[in-house]
Amino acid sequence: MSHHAWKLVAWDAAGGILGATMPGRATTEDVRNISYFKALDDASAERLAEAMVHLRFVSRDRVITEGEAAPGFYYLRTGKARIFRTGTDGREQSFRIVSGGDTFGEVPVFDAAPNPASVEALTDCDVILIPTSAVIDTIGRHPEVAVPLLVHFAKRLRSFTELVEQISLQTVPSRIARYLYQVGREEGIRTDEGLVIARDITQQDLASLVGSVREVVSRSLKVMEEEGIILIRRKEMVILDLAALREMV
Amino acid sequence: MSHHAWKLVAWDAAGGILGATMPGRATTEDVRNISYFKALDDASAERLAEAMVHLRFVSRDRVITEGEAAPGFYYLRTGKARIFRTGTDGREQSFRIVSGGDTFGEVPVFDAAPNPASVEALTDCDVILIPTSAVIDTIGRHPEVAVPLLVHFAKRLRSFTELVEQISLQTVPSRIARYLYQVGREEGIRTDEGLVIARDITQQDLASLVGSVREVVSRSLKVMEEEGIILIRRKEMVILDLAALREMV
DNA sequence: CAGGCGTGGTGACTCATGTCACATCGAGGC
DNA sequence: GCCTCGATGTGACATGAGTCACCACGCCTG
Repeated sequence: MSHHAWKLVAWDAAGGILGATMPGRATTEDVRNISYFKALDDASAERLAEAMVHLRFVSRDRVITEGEAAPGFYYLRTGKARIFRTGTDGREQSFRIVSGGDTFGEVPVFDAAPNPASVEALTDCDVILIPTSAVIDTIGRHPEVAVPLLVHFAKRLRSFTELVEQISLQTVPSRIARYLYQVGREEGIRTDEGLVIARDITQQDLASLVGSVREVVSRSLKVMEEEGIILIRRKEMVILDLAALREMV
Repeated sequence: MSHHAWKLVAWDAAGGILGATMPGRATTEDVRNISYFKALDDASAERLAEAMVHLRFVSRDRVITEGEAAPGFYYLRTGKARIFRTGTDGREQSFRIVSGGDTFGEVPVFDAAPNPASVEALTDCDVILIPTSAVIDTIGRHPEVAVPLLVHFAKRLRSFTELVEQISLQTVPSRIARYLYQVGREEGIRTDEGLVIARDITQQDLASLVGSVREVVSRSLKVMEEEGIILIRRKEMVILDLAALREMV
C-alpha cells in the first residue's frame, strides 16, 4: 500500500509538469472503459470514479507482489504487464500478459485472500486501482455488474485449463509454437515476406510464459528458423509458415 | 445429451425397485444444498428444482466430455469424480477431484463455449444437472446469486494458479507430497500409528492429478516409505511424518 | 568513444521423468 | 478353488529439458 501511495505522489508531482493526461484521478470515462461497469448509471459511475486511484509505473516496476494483501483490482489504461508466480528456486511461471484495456487482480477481491500472483510492468504503465470496498459497494447496489465479472472469470478459468494442459502435456517447442501462432494471428502484420510480429518481450519473458528457461527458448526458436518456419530479426520476427506452427501445437 | 437421457431412464427404471432415494427428480432441498442458491426464496427454489435433472453414473462412467456442448452445470449429490483434460498422446492431466456436495462444469455456462474438460466418475455418482437456461433465468431474476458464484470462481482461479506453479516449478515427489499432506490434513484419521488415509484413488489417478505417470508415482511413494515418511498398506496409507511432507513441498 | 549492462547464442553436461517390458499379487467371477 | 483382470512393483533405457559457463552483440551512458 505504501508503495502505491508513493507512486501516486510521484505521479501527482510530475503530472502538472508533464500534463499529458489528467493525472492523479480517474474519470467516469475510465469507469466506462472497464467493461464490467459499462452499464452503470451516471451517478454510480461518478461515485466509483471518486474512489478509484490513478497509479503509474515504469518498465520492470513491481505492480503487485504475491502473498501481500490486495487493496483492490486494477485496470490497465496503457502499457503492458506480466502476471506470474515465483517458485522456491526463483524460477518464474507467467500466467498471462495484460495490455491496455485489460483488468487484473480481481481474484483476491472476491476471496479475500492474499495476492495469488505478482505483476510486473513490461513497459511504462498507466494503471487505475479500484479499491475492494468500492467494488463491493458497487456490486451491493448493482448486483447485475457481477454477471460480466462472472463471464470474465469463466474465460480466465478456461484459459487456465489450457495453460495447465500445455505445461503438463506438451513439449516446450510446441508451447512456443502456440505462443507464436496466437500472437501472429492477433497482432501479426501481413507483408509479402510473411506475418510480421514485434519482438516486444524478451526471451526470458517468453521462457517464463511457456514454463521453461531462456536457453531452451533460444534453441527452440533457432530450430524453427532452420526449418524455415520463422525468421528472427533484431526487433521483429517473421512467421513464414503459420500452418507449420499450427501443426506443432 | 442422449447419453444423459439414457442414464436418466436407466435410473428411473431401477429407482422404483431400489427405492433408496426419491429418484428422477430434484427437490428444493437439492437447490438449497447448492451453496449459490441457498438464499433463494421458496418460489424460485421450486421453479429451479423443476428444471433440474437427476442423473446417475457408475464408477468410471464419463459424465462430461471435453469439446462437447454443455447442457448446464452439475451438482454432485454423492460420489466422487475427477475433472481432467486429455492431451494429444492420450495422457491425462487432472485438475481436481470433486466429491459429494461439490459443483462442477460452471465455466461453459457462462462463456457459452464447449466443455473445457472431461469428468469421469471415480465411484457411483448421484448427480444433478442444472440446465443453462435455468441458471440464466435465475440470475436474471436474482442477480445476487451471481455473487457466491463469483467467490467460487475466484477460489477456483486461485487453485489453478497453485496447480500451474506446482506442475511447472516443482518436482513430482514434491507434488505427491503436497497431495498427501492435503489429504492427510483434510481426511486423515489420527491413530497411534499416525495419520491414516484411505487409498481411494488408484496410482494412475494420482499420477494424472500430479501430472506424471503411474510408474514414477509408484517409485516416489516407495522412496517416501523407505524414508519413513509414510507407510503403504493395501487399502490405506499411514502418514508417519506430516512435517516431512510439508518440507517437501 | 570507452566501458558496462542487458540480451541473446551455444557447447557440454546432468538428471528428472517418461517409456517399455515384465513380474506380482489380490479380488472377484465361474 | 482356479483363473483372469486390474492394479501395482521394478529394472533398464531413452531423452527432453534444466544448469553452467562463456562469448558476442548492440545500446546507452558517462
